[in-house]
Amino acid sequence: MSHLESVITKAEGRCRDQGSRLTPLRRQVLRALVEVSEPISAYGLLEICNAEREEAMPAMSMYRILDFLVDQQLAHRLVSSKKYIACSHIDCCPKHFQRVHFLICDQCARVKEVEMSEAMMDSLNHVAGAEGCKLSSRQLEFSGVCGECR
Amino acid sequence: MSHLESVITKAEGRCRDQGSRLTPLRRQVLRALVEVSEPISAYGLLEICNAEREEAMPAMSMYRILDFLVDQQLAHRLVSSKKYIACSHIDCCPKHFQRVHFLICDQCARVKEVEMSEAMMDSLNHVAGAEGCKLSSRQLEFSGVCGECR
DNA sequence: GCCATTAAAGATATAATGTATCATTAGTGC
DNA sequence: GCACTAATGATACATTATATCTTTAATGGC
Repeated sequence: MSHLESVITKAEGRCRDQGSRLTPLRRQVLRALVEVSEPISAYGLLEICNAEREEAMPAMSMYRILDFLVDQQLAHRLVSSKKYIACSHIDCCPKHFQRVHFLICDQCARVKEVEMSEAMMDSLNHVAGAEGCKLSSRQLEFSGVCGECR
Repeated sequence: MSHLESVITKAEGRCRDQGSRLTPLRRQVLRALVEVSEPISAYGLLEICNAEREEAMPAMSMYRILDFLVDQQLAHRLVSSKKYIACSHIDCCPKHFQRVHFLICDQCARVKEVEMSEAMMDSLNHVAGAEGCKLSSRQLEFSGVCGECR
């Protein structure tokens, strides 16, 4: 079973478990997103998907579907670049989804998901707490230069 | 000397030191940004500034000026909300500009600038380093709920 | 002061991203 | 099959941002 197949199957199961459905349209978008494998804009993905379709779907649908995928933790939205990327942990255990953060390469734009240690999150919470703030950020984006680009 | 006056004067000096100029237009924008004191969009600020002017300036100019102010570290661009805010350290020592991060309230949208400890930055660098990545992020945005909103 | 050079601002057009709203279609449970 | 809800289609538009070319203003050398 190819990686792609396995991801889609897992995603399907995960949706079912959450009482939602991975419809054909959503499946197409997720599949395309996984295949692209690098961050892509909503309109970029729309173009790819529409090239495969007889009837073009409107941008609105793409945004709705991306929202859905992000909700289901099948995809991430990178706020710094306004792009989307498939979650790299779809086909493994779901424990990863709690403290996922991103290293985004300034040069090649590729993204690596990293997990923050409990200790690190504690100290971030401490810094915020000192200002009276209760953190809710689930996702931080760090920019830098990746190993390959150096 | 009011806070506003003092900020503008300091900003003027800082620009001169860097070999750039705080022109009347730039000064107007900075002044408005400081007065607003909460995050505001480029177009929002444009509206405020244009209300004070005889000749409206185009959006392009606003974006150029905001870029300039961010460059000079007189303002910050909040990427998560696509808004701009005056730097809260314009009129104090410039050492603050290195490790400034933001706590953004989910509810009232107000922003607090916080400094990350050396130790914290070290461990962030360590996490990134383990992935081969050399961090360059100067600015992280954390969301949460601020003290007043709780 | 005058001129050449560079920096800033104006003007205009348009690209890219994202949302509101209402109509239609497809699935689900009874 | 029917009523109800979820998903999608269609359309319009709002918001954010940039490209490009022109004009104006400041600065330094003489």
